[in-house]
Amino acid sequence: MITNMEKIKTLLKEKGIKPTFQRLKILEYLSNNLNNHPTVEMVYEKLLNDIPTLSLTTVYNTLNNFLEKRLVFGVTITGTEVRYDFNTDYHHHFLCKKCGQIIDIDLKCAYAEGEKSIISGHRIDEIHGYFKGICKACSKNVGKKPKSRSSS
Amino acid sequence: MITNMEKIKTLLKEKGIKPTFQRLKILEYLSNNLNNHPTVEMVYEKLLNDIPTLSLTTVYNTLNNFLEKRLVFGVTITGTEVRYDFNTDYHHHFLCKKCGQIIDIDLKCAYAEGEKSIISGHRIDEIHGYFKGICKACSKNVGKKPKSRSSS
DNA sequence: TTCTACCTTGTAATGATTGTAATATTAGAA
DNA sequence: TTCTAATATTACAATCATTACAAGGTAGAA
Ligand SMILES: [Mn+2]
Ligand SMILES: [Mn+2]
Ligand SMILES: [Zn+2]
Ligand SMILES: [Zn+2]
Repeated sequence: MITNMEKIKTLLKEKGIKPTFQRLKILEYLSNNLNNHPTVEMVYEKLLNDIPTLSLTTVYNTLNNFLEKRLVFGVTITGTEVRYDFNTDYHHHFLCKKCGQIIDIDLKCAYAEGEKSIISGHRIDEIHGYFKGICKACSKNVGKKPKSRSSS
Repeated sequence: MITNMEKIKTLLKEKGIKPTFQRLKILEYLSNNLNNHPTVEMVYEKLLNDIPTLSLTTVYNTLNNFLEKRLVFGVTITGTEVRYDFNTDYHHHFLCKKCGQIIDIDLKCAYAEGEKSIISGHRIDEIHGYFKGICKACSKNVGKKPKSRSSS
């Protein structure tokens, strides 16, 4: 992914953010993990391999910087920590209460698609649609215990 | 609100929760603060007047109990703490980034109204619609700063 | 090179929430 | 009523994500 790195660098410059090594690697990681919706800790742990001197504070500072510049989107569906999303197009999220997976959801709805920028007189800057329940895969496995004498 | 207290007691019994004094007062407080969306701390501080021995742990335990029994709804729009909502009908929330107020939002949309219990094969148990921006009142006051012409 | 602005880092502090163990209250049996 | 087991409340410690702070590092302008 060498060409990709150039795109990442351009993205940072466009937002007026100095493309330091740490910032490049963090944004690259997010761009390669679109459906993980990683936590700060996940970003930190993974990048420690490439950057052994990396500080957790830097990851926090950098991600907050990205959030302010709207380079990434913060997903707070779990309620306990921020998950980061490189995909800033309007889309929503589903959290499986069983396996913890966060899945992208695309809805056909004027509000969901962010077409309304004013609601009841309030100026809307961000829309978060959070759905919680049991995912498709976990639903199928109801009652299926590890061993099991499965299917016909 | 003496008659109201009987309704509160009935609500608890219906959910199989023993109507202890603490629980009654906590649920009563929430029912009287439908548009505050109070924090644990707010509930605790306010009730300390009536119950000087009240423990913060009890407030946490009780509210978690109410959440499990779906007697109240947890709103995590701020990302830093849970706000409690006695109103469990499907409705959504707006957070003003300037004044911090949380305002109820009613949308006309199949998803927003919770009519779809399955989306993309996932079973939906909870829907949270969070809108963030600048509220009507704060929008009007743009530029109307007391004295100074401060920066950001 | 030297200066200056900005980055990165390590560590301490904060704040919301949970865990734990002791004490108190309650409902039901005797 | 009295006793007893189950449940509730309390005080306090621990956890975890996040922020604050202070010190050292880096790159480019002059
Ligand atoms: Mn996403
Ligand atoms: Mn509400
Ligand atoms: Zn699942
Ligand atoms: Zn406002």
